[in-house]
Amino acid sequence: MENAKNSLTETQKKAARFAKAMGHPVRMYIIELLSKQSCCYSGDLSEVLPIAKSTLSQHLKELKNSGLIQGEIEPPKIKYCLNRENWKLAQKLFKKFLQI
Amino acid sequence: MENAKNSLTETQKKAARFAKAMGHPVRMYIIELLSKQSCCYSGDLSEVLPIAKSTLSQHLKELKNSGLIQGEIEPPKIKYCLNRENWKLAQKLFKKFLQI
DNA sequence: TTTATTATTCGTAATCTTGCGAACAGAAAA
DNA sequence: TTTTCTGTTCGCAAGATTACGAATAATAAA
Repeated sequence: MENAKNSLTETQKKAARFAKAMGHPVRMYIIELLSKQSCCYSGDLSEVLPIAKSTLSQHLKELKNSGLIQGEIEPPKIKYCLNRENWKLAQKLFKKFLQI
Repeated sequence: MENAKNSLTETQKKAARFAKAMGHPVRMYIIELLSKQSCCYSGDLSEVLPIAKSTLSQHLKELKNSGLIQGEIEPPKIKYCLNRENWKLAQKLFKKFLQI
């Protein structure tokens, strides 16, 4: 007999993962910026955001772990961009869940 | 002199608040359900979701606090629906941030 | 080689989240 | 009145998140 409580789909889990990553004002700021200007550096963000650099790094890491962004080493800086593939997936999933 | 670090807009904060509320598979499930069938009861969810009733109540409370859903007393049950006004706002904000 | 630049990771603390079962509350039914 | 039904709130524990400054790493510049 199947357990009746296998209700949560992978799609819901994936969408929730993206939503969680966007669930902080700083990370929403970064996401919005990257959706507009293609890439940025941690230093650019640090100048503008009211948090310590180490905290910013943690938020960038969180966004990387969710798959929404990626970092490319460009010594001595790191260039951050949206992960285009996952970005498209996020758009698709949010369209679905928000019925946009 | 203005502090240069007033970078986080109310819009970003509001969008992050909605995203955070959707940032759990169970809550995403509820949101998806309500976007399709207009309303539901806690008991309906409890039969399907693999969590304790008290935990479900907490998730419903979280969604209520975010403004995405609302509960209407219909003794002895409580009928949950999307909060249409905030739902529209969420759609608008996610369109903006995800460039959908 | 030494110094400067950029950004991460480490260590720590405070707070928030998620989960459960038990206890409780309100209304309806017996 | 007592019981039943539905769902919340309480109390607690484990773990995740957010934040900071200090220490570290990697490369470029002097």
